[in-house]
Amino acid sequence: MGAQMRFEIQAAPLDLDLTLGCGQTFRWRRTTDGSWSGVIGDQSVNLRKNGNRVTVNAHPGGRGVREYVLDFVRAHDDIGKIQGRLGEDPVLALGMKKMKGLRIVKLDEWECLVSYVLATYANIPRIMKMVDALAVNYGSRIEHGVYSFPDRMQLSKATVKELTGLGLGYRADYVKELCEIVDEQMLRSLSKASYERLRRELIELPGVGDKVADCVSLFGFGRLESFPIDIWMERALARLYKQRGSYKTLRTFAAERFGEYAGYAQEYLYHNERMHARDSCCAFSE
DNA sequence: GCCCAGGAGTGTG
DNA sequence: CACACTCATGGG
Repeated sequence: MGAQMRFEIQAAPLDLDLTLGCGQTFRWRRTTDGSWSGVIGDQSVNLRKNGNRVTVNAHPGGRGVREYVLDFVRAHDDIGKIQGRLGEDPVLALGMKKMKGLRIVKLDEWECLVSYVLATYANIPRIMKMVDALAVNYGSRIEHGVYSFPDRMQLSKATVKELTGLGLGYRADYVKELCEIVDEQMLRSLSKASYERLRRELIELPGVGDKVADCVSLFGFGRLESFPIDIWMERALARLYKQRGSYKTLRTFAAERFGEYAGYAQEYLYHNERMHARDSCCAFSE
C-alpha cells in the first residue's frame, strides 16, 4: 500500500474537534471512529487523540513530517501565556473555559489565500466542496481518493469555464487572476513583511478585501494579531461587547482590546457565537 | 421555495 | 468616510 509513517506528538491542549471542525481549514474530515483525516502539504494525514497525546499517521511520510504536523497545529505556541493574557478579559475568560483545546492552525500561504477567496459569500460545507474540487481536479494524487491542494502551476492549467463548472461561480475569475499575479517571490516577500504591510498588499489582490486579508494573515501567514470579522464576529461583538460599526471601527476595537493575540480571541469568539446560535453547520456535530 | 453564507467590487452621496 | 447595489450558487 506504499509508505506509511506513524508517530506521536504532544501538543496539549489540543482538541481536534474544535480545531479542525469549525471553519479554519476546509480540508479535514472527521471519520466515523472519531479521528481526523486531511492533507498537510503533500502528506495525507490522520490525527487521533490518544490521551494527552495525538497519534499521527502520515502517508507517504518522510523526513521532516513531524515538524510539518507540529507547525500545522502551532504546537510551539505558548497557549498558557496566550490564554492567560486573553483571560484578563472577563467575557473571554468565560467562553475560553470550554475551548482550551482550540488552536489556530498554520496553513500553506497559497492554499489559504485561494481557499479564503473561495470562502466569500459561501457557507462552510460549500467552501469545503469547492476546495475539494480543486484538489481532485488539479492537485497531485497522494493515495486513493486523497489529493494535494494544487500549486500555482497546477491550478494555472484550469480555465475559467472549468472553474465555473466546479461550482465556483463568480470566484472563478478571482482564482484565475491569482494564478497569474501571485508567485513564489511575492509569497516570500510577504512572509517577511510587517502585519500592516502584509495586510495592505493582500488587499490589492483580486477577491481579497478586509476580511479575507485578515484570514490569510492569520491562518496562512501566522500573524496572531490579525482579527478577521465576518457576519458571526459582527454578531459576537455586538452581543458581548456592544460594539457595532464599520470593519475599521471593529478592527480598531479588537486591536486595542486583545492586542498581539487578537487572532486567538477571534477564534474563541467565533466558535462561541456559532455554538450559541445553533450547533448545526459544524462538521463535528455528526 | 426561502433564506443565508468566514464578502468583494463598483458606483454614489 | 458611509451606504447601496450587484455578483452566482449551493446548503440548511
